[in-house]
Amino acid sequence: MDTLTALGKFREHVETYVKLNDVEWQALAPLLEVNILKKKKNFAEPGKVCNQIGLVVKGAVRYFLVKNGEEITGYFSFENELLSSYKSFLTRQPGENYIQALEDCQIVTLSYKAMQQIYGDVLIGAKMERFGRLIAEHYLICYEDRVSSFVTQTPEERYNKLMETGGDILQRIPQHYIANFLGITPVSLSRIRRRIMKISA
Amino acid sequence: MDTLTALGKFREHVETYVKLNDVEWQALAPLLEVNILKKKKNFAEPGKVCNQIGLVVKGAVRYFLVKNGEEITGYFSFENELLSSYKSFLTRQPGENYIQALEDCQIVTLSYKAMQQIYGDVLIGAKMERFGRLIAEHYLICYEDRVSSFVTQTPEERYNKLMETGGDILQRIPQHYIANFLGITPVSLSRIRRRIMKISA
DNA sequence: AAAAATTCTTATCTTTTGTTAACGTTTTGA
DNA sequence: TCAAAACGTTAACAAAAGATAAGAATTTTT
Repeated sequence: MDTLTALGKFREHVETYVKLNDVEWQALAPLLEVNILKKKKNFAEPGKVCNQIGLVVKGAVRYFLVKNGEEITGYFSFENELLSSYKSFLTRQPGENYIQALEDCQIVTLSYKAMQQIYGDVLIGAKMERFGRLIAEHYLICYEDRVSSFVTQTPEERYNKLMETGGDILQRIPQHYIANFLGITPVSLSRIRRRIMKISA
Repeated sequence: MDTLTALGKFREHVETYVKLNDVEWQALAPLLEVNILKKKKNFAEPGKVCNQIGLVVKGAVRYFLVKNGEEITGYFSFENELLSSYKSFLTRQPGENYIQALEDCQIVTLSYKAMQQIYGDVLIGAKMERFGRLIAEHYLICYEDRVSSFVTQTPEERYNKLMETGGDILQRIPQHYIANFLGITPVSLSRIRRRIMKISA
């Protein structure tokens, strides 16, 4: 995908939250970068401050951390979704997890420095401040739902829900990552799948 | 606590995120209300849109929903913490959970209407927009950590963590609510506690 | 093309959790 | 104050999940 199209995707994404006129977009666009992240390469690493927020324009990434020598996957981002070690990005403290490309990715990034600069911009600051609020609110709701699913649902119910609403996650992502995402082991997910197969058969 | 002191608590809370001068505070204060919420009374209910965000000035509340005829507790708010069915508040859709006073509470509230009005205010709008962003970011980080705890920790590890960092939660909140909060049954939590007792004895 | 690594399933065994019920204690409310 | 409700622990059993290992199928790498 060429740079201009990629930037356009970023504009589209911003505009799902706040409308921009062309002048405002001209103020924002120069601060963006379009990057390639090859499969297995890291966008963020534990111990390092995450200095970018990004929009996945093409590809998919996986969030994970290493515990007892094992990788535990907590999240994914796909096309037209933001990615960032957001806590690290916001707090300016070293992050705890990797963000790694599952496929070759194209990512439009905005640096923390540019983000702060733009919050203070007379022309577009207020709108970006609102954008910042709305994306935080958006992801807050996502996390709220996810916490609720852990408290109120069994692993099997969570998996069923993911089949209904997860889009192409189940096709694109290796199953043992999905298991982590659901808070269970890969072996356990395999058993759940078998239980479901038997019931529906 | 008298009204003025309660309002002062609200100002203090806002000022942990953005500083306000007296003029700005005079624009904000008239939009606030100080309410009493008696024990067992609901601040929010499923099926109703949550029209207020509130600051707990005194007391504590519990978030729960009813599933299969049973109450499942997902969260709490204590003194100097915000409370709201935030998803419902933001999306203007009916909420799914109760927010109920665990003790007699004093709560400073700000309505959705007032919040939108203040976002558009020339004098203080930009600052409140930033406040809205920062609290969303703050709670986003809280939820992110909580999701992470479900994915990477066992119930026993979550309980140990809560003992270390949970402040007076364990003293103030009935244990079966804590169990829900940790994503397990009350019986299971009782067993975990016994295991820990034996080990440390 | 062959070797290595990854992925998923299945089996076995152990541990943990869920479920239900009983019991004593404490708290609540009429 | 007295009965009812709520709370925490324990027990017994069933269900589910974790740990480990083996094996087949697929994908990746060399």
